[in-house]
Amino acid sequence: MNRRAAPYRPRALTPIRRVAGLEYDVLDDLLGYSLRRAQVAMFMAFHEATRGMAITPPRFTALVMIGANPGLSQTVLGNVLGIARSGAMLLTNWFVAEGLVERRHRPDDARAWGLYLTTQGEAMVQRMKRRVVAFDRKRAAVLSTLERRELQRLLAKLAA
Amino acid sequence: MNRRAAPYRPRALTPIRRVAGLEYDVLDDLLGYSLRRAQVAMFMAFHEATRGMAITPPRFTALVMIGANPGLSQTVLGNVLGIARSGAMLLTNWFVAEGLVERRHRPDDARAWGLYLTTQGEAMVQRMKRRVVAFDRKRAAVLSTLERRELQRLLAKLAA
DNA sequence: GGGCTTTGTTATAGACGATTACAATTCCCG
DNA sequence: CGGGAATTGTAATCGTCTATAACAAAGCCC
Repeated sequence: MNRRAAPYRPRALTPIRRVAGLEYDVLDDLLGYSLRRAQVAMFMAFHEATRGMAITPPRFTALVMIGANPGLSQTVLGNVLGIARSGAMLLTNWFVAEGLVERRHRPDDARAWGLYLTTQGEAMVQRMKRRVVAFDRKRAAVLSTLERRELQRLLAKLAA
Repeated sequence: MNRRAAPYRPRALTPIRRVAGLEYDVLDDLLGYSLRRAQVAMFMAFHEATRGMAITPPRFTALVMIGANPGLSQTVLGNVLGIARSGAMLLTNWFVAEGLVERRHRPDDARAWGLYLTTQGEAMVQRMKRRVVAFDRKRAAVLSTLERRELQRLLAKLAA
């Protein structure tokens, strides 16, 4: 089959600093910009939580989704992540090379693979989930529980 | 000076579809994931607003910031965007090649450039701002005015 | 004046994603 | 039921964006 797995080191990122004394003009009024800033902040939390593991947000999402939906196909995985099939395949290749995921043939459709976590993958995902959730909560602690819930509600409404 | 400007076509993007019937596990509880989804939704609005112009969010931010802070240096621009100096320079090269921005020597520091919008750049930014704000508002219209303000507040708190 | 820092630049490399084309399989309709 | 259309995974290639490292010129500071 000769699949290549990408080499893979998640990229470091420069934080977005709010530079004092600068005029931000309409940017402060744009919901899109506010979202971007907040999202970067939460990404820093994610980055901390997964330090040492070679994990990025898409990889995390993929592993969680495979774990929660055993037998997922690569095409659906691509849809979930918002990437093309070819990208979902490269991602899967890496998981397989790392021993986290395995492809199994599906009885119902010989074209598609079913994706499943390995035992090792299962353990890894459990550990990751605990850490990511913990750091997410910790970062979100600047909000009260009520505020956090309200924020979640508004975000869901916006994304619908 | 022999500066190269990148060729430049902003990339198309596959939307993140919420796939019905799939289990999303902890993802639905993570503020980071909710933010990401909402941000992608707003990005679609941005994309629509800037259709036909070769504009991406970082480019938009850069032009607005240069417009609002004439004489900005490339280093500061990089900080604002959260990218390295070298990237700020490539970005600026493109602006200059497009005739939107010009570099002027600064009397106070012969190392740094001061960045300024050209007349054409000024017009372009005004047009862009109107469109982007309009589409941002339109997309945000699923929220009431009160909700929108509350969301902005919570996001700011989170990003601080 | 001399070391350290800052700014812009150049070169290079890597991560990530899109696009296109292809083969195998499945679906669908006439 | 048979053949064209659609779907799935794969491969190859390209483009965009970013970082990193090294350098020269200019400024800073003691």
